[in-house]
Amino acid sequence: MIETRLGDFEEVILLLVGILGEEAYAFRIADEFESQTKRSVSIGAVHSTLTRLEGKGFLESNMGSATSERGGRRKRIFTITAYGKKVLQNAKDFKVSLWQQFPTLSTGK
Amino acid sequence: MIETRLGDFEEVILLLVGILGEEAYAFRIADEFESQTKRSVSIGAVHSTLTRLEGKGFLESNMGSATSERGGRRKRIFTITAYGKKVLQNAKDFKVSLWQQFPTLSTGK
DNA sequence: CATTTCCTTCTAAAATGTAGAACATAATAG
DNA sequence: CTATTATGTTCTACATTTTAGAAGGAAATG
Repeated sequence: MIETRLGDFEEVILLLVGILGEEAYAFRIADEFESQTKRSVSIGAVHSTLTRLEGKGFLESNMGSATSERGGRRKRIFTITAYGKKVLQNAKDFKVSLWQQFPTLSTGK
Repeated sequence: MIETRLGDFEEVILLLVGILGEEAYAFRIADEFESQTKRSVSIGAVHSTLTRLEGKGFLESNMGSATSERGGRRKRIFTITAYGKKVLQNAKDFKVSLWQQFPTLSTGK
């Protein structure tokens, strides 16, 4: 059974890491968040969340290849762990179950 | 456009109010939360969340009928506002959209 | 090697989430 | 009528998440 709590923003970030794959590093994630949400986030918000998710075992990370094409600091690339996926799946199942019980919302978009 | 933030726990409580209808008062909601989640909550957690949700305009409340059948204090019954429903719908649409973009999760349960 | 660009780490504060004690009210036994 | 019991709410306090932005690190290039 899964115990660990997953905040709302945390869930979205976790999902974005899954969606972005190789491109899952803080700056890119923040961009993606803004484009999908139409809401702005600070880079700090994304970073602290990523760090927390890694601490909980939902994510892993490693620094991008030493030979970057472009200048600038190396990227830290994040990947979802199997555990992270499980947590995401659980959260999804729970939400879906609640929505089904709420008539007005049950109609799929 | 909807601006206000909706936390994770807040969303679940809001949903439970919708699901419980006439029965949506703190004690009952806490019970329902526990039975659906298998996780325990304190009554205080539920109350402060309900109050916050009401402050944001997602919920309304009024004291239950003066003539209660059983002893005890009167219940405060909560109802979702149209605005609350809209927020819920938005949150749902966003989540569904993210899930669809994450292959591994897209398979409905 | 100074500058630009790209990205992370650190610091701090506001909002949410959580628990439990204290308090209020109604029914009813005696 | 008042002590007791059952049912709920309010209040107090603190932990965790969420959020912003400043500070700093590293690679490319003129």
